[in-house]
Amino acid sequence: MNAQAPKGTADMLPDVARAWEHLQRVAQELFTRYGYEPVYTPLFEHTEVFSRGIGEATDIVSKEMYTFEDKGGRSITLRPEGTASVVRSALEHNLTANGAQAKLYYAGPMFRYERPQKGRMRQFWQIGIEVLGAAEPTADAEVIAVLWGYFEALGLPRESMRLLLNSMGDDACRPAYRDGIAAFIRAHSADLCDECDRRAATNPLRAFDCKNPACREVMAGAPLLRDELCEACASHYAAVKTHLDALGIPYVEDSSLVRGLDYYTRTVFEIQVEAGLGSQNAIGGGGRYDRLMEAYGGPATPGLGFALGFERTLLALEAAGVGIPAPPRAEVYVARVDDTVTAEVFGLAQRLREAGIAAELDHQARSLKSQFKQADRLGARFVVIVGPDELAAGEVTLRDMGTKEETRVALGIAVDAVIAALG
RNA sequence: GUGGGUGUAGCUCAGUUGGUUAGAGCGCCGGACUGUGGCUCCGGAGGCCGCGGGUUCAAGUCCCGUUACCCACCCCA
Repeated sequence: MNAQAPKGTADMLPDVARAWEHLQRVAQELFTRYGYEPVYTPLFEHTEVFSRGIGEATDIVSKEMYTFEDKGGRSITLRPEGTASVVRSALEHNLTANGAQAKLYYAGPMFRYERPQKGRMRQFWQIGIEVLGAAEPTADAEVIAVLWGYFEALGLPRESMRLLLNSMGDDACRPAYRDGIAAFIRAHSADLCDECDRRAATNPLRAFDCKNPACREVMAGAPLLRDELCEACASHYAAVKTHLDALGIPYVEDSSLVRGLDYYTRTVFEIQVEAGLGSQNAIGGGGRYDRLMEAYGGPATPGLGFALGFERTLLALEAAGVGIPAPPRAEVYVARVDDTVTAEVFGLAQRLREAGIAAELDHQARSLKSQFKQADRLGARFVVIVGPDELAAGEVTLRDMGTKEETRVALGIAVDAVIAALG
């Protein structure tokens, strides 16, 4: 058989898995401090959850989903992102009934059928938070502060991060602007690439994203939504910026920041890093989605959140020279001089473990010398040597691997001696 | 979906104009006064040279195909 993991997936071996757990631990600690609670939603949903939530015309829905029919004839899709599921779940369980607010966070794998490249996998992990029921601009600033604070908490220098901010307007001002851009594109179609030309009909705002230099030049002359926001959106956007300023979080307004998911309204943001990511330089992003709950047939409920990618965050940390803490695999190694003392060695290791100490021993009948090498490799600060000589006196030898100092202690109090030695 | 690059020991890579038993470093295992680590020295194990065809007296080296990975476009976290 083929022992390779499927294209776009990767095994997370201990070093990476440890980093994964670290990312989740830091998230848990920080998000909890901001009042967010954990939520786990299914890894797959009815396809409709994504097609209606994210938008039929988006790339994600139109060509990147893992969709299949289950044995009951239902159309099922592996989740390509987290927000749609969380909002669906909040609606199902009435988490925002009677004006209640829900603050949730999640972490787990997402699935998109794309060509893999640096920082882009078919199964990739995201951590995200969602606030449902909060319309005030302080919520926008809080969500952005959590994202920013998370990367800082991991040790990413703030100079290496760039926060992009924009407003996409709402139902009151976006449609008119959208039509205006479509008209603008049609008027300049001769100077734009075919793709952008087509965008006039499908998703005109995406033309701002085009990397084609000619298109960029043309679009630079297009009217900005920022200048055509309705009064409510304009004041909301201004308030968000004021709150960010107060928090001392630096941001860059970028009118070309247009999220590719249909559900976004008003505030959108993204954090990019320059080093380590290749062309996939966004490590986290999100925005407000005030109409999403309604799209599912629920009551009008404002909402917003962000998602960040594990793989990319790790690449960014690596590029910034930030290490992932790796605790020693063993604090104490119990060495066996010969096989007459096996029972005592195994018993002592077990008692150390029960006392809360990371203890390791040999299971391969290795020589004493190689047991020491192993102890060294595992980072053990002490080695307890158990041999016939010691046992004859009812004792064991405790060796400090740093100072090479050896002391004899009674077998009966060996655990206490180790605890005392470890301090 | 489109384009470019690369596939040789566990890892990172060498392999000369095709020529005999395919190499190095790191890692791993063992040894250097028969119960002791990190340094040094010595030794050892480990390779369908991605896979399948072809050219040739001879292919890791050339040609074709295929597959996997990487990178970019695109899109997004």
